[in-house]
Amino acid sequence: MTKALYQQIADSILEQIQTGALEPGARLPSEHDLSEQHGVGRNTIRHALSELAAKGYVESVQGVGTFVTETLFPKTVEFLYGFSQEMAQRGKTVGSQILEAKIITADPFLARILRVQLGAEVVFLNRLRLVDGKPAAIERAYLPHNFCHGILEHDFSKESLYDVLAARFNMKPDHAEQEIGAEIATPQVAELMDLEYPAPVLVIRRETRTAEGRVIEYVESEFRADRFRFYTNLKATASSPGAVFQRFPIEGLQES
Amino acid sequence: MTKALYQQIADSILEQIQTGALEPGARLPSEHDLSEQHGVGRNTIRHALSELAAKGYVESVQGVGTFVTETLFPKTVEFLYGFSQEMAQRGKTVGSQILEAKIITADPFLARILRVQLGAEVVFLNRLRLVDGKPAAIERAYLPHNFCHGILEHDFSKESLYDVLAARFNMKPDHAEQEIGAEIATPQVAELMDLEYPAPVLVIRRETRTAEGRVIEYVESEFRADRFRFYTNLKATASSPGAVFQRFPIEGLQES
DNA sequence: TGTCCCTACTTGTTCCTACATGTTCTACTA
DNA sequence: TAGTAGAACATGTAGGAACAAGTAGGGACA
Repeated sequence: MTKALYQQIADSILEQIQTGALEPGARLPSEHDLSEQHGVGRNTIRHALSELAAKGYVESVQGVGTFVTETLFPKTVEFLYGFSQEMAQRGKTVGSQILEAKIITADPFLARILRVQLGAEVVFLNRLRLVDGKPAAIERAYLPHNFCHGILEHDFSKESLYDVLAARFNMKPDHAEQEIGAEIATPQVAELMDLEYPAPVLVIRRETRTAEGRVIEYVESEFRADRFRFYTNLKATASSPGAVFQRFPIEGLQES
Repeated sequence: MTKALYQQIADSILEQIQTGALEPGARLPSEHDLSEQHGVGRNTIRHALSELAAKGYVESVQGVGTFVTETLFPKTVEFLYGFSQEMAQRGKTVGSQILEAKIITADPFLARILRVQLGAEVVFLNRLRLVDGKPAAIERAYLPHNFCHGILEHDFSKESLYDVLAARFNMKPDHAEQEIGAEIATPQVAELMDLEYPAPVLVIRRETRTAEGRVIEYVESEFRADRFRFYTNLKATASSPGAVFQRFPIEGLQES
């Protein structure tokens, strides 16, 4: 399966940019010239260039030409860890209290997120996370059951979910998409976390995948906003994972 | 000055989406049908649809059709940009209302953050940010005055701070460190943003630097949590500290 | 009943042409 | 010499055509 022509051309130009053969600010050959060089139509070149432009690698100016973007920066490098590892790294003691741990069936929302059939088995793990012995977060994890049969034999009040997934099922998280919002804790959540109304919580929804793109888990968490903040580095990259503000993208699972 | 045809068509479809005439998940007419309906070529329709797809409003599936996006994590273009650019990219109209714009002197906290002498001049810009005409966030920006003399001559209710910094002072943001927390809006903030107590806000503190490591600005923002969420991708591929949960690393500036 | 295949339909890719619009530089003109 | 008209060239927009590739559904067949 070969890539589309315009993709190959975009890749080839991108490579020239990344190797420095084309320096920032440099002007690309005209679309006409590129089409002759590659022996393809101008449309195909434009398709390739518009891909690169969408990713921020190049900029086109009508009547002038197409240029390598000046402010192009190296890729963001960001670790993806589970809660346990993140806290351990920070020298905290982590504990968990299991609220629920069972097999449920996929409703339409879970089916879509986890890429499983409607009604398929889903592992549901609901935990109160403790840091230094005090309530820190509530974490509801949903995993497709098909790749992790028997996972509930483990005691996740002691073991780390990510450790078990890696060691026993060879599922290693590679990347994730995550959404962070703020809400007022519901009475149930507030009570579990020993908070008094009204208390703000950080609501985090995360979809974790393997390198192959397989969905490992979908997690919804509420963190005590008085104890936790989310910290991140941003790069002014054009193409790499970064962070943006998103308006109203939420639907699906709600607080029970 | 009339817009391009494909733009008009994209706008018309976008309007249908935003008014709810086309619900999330709904399938659009086929490109062929759309081209007949609008009396234009299929290329023009595809141009319009690809614009909408780039902004995340629709998704096309080969052999099936084009659908209004309903995913939890819409595909987005990810840049470290200013508020204006981020929103513009998403096809939103951005406005600002200047609350304060003046020169102040650096207190110990600002001096440390901005790497300036105690008592040095600092530009203070306090804005209510509007998206689609409605209050969205409050943003307090602090900039060392030494590299941007005369910056307050600009009207930042109309101009973008990042645009002015880049165009007039040649200061281009390269990377930033950012902290995201959740709080209950203070009465002052709630009133400005048209919120009723108790309302959650996302509190964001960002320190932006140039490629040389020079601090361009320190910004504190409160975003309406009912309108905004923070979205980010995480990678497990590299070795540098990335997005982690941080426990209470905050000090310094407080809500006035 | 279950499988396979064919067909109709949809989007994806690639080619073509034509004209519009914006920029730059040159050469002519006043 | 200064100013301008215009050539040359760049991207932007619009339309047409053809074939590739993927999907869904119906129908034939085992």
